[in-house]
Amino acid sequence: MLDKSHKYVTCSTCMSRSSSLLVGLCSDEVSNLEDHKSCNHYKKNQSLFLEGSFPRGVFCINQGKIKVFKRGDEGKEQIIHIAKEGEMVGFRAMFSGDPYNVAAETLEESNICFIAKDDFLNMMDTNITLRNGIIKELSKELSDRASFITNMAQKSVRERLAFSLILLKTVYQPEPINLSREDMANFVGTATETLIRLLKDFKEEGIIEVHIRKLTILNLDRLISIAGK
Amino acid sequence: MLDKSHKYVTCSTCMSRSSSLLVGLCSDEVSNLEDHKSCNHYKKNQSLFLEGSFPRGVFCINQGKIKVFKRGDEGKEQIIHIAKEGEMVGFRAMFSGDPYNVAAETLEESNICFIAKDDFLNMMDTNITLRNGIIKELSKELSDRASFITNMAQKSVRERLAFSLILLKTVYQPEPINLSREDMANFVGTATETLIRLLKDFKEEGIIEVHIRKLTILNLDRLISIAGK
DNA sequence: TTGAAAAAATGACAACTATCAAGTTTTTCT
DNA sequence: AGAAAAACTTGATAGTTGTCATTTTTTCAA
Repeated sequence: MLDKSHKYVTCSTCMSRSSSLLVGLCSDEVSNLEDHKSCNHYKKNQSLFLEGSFPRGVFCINQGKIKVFKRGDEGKEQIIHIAKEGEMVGFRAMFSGDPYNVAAETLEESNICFIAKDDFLNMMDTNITLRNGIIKELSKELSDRASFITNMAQKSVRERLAFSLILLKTVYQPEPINLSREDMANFVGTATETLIRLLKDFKEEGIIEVHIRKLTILNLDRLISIAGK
Repeated sequence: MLDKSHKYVTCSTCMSRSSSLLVGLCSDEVSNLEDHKSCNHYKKNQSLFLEGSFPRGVFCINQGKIKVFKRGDEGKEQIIHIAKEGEMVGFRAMFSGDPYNVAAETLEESNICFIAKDDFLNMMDTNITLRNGIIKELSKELSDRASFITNMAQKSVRERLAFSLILLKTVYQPEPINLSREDMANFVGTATETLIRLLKDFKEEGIIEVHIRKLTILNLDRLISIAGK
């Protein structure tokens, strides 16, 4: 399933880098990066960093999916974002000097490289493209989160589920969505039982199809109309 | 009430700048800024920018309060942030190249300066302190919004109201909180009627005091314990 | 100052959603 | 492979919260 499990990924040949913020590096920078970064294999449900700890660098996802989440008062997770191949995780808190406000954990077996804080900040100082890319990325996420907040406040769980499934489709494609019911509930922002009931409704309405735990969207248009704008 | 109504504010003497991201400018930069920026007086409920429009620059609040909000499907506003003196508004979308995802409107009479996009970006290119300040600010807000999302998903309206009142206190102090019930509901993320009922509860519990529309917090500790962590 | 409009407040009610409890299926580990 | 644990599913129920209708208070401008 994950054929690169034990391979050490080099930045120059990394397919994920070509769709990442690090696409604009020159060959000198790439080779410098290769000298300094490390590369690790993670099993499912392994932690990248914890809420409250201090950032020591940036995680580059070469392969796999990561949930970024925050725990509420009673310990329940709220998933803020699900990151996939090509995305970088954990750089936000590095700039603010504060400890992480969120935690990150693998959702499946993953290959993830690590770039130390100083190396990354140096790169950002010298590479304008990278710097602008980061600023742009931060702004985009800010915008996404404004929408997230509004959806949370104003949409019903059914609408949010439709919305979430559309998002999850883009994260998992071309594979079916493969997420535990609990994680899915924590992404939608509802109780696991409620999520399961609503999935059942969608099944009965012919909108989705589920095999064991893998979920396929059959009628995307319908989902879009349920989700609202 | 607002004695500077018609005065043109100069950056060199602007009290709000001293607590803003622009505090680190050298005197050359300040005088350059003064040559290029404009300064306007806004009445209550005037729009700074609309969702969907393209950013042309940055708004610097010299005096007054601004709500930053997004409209949901049915047109109901969700207030994402309330900005006050010293804060800058509208720079996020400038970096992403996208249209505004949120709108901004004055909550009271305000003095607000405007710095054109190019002037601001030039300043950011040359001034490292400013640039780092912006990146830090973006990261901080990202972190705030992760908490906001989690609160929305997991806290009851009563808890969110307590949480919101604590925030609003810091925005309005030393004045009492002065916000319409509808705006307050749109900040908490609830129906206006529900908000009014919960305010009544807080009044009866001796936690707050209301005169006409102005709200004073009598028992902050209690609010903190209701809001949860 | 006064009347109209907007905002705030109250009541009644329905419904969405969380919680608790119990059963079933799937996964994991030896 | 088989047992134990974890994940998933279903049912029953209660409470929070939104909606609609109506009244009261406040604001604003003629």
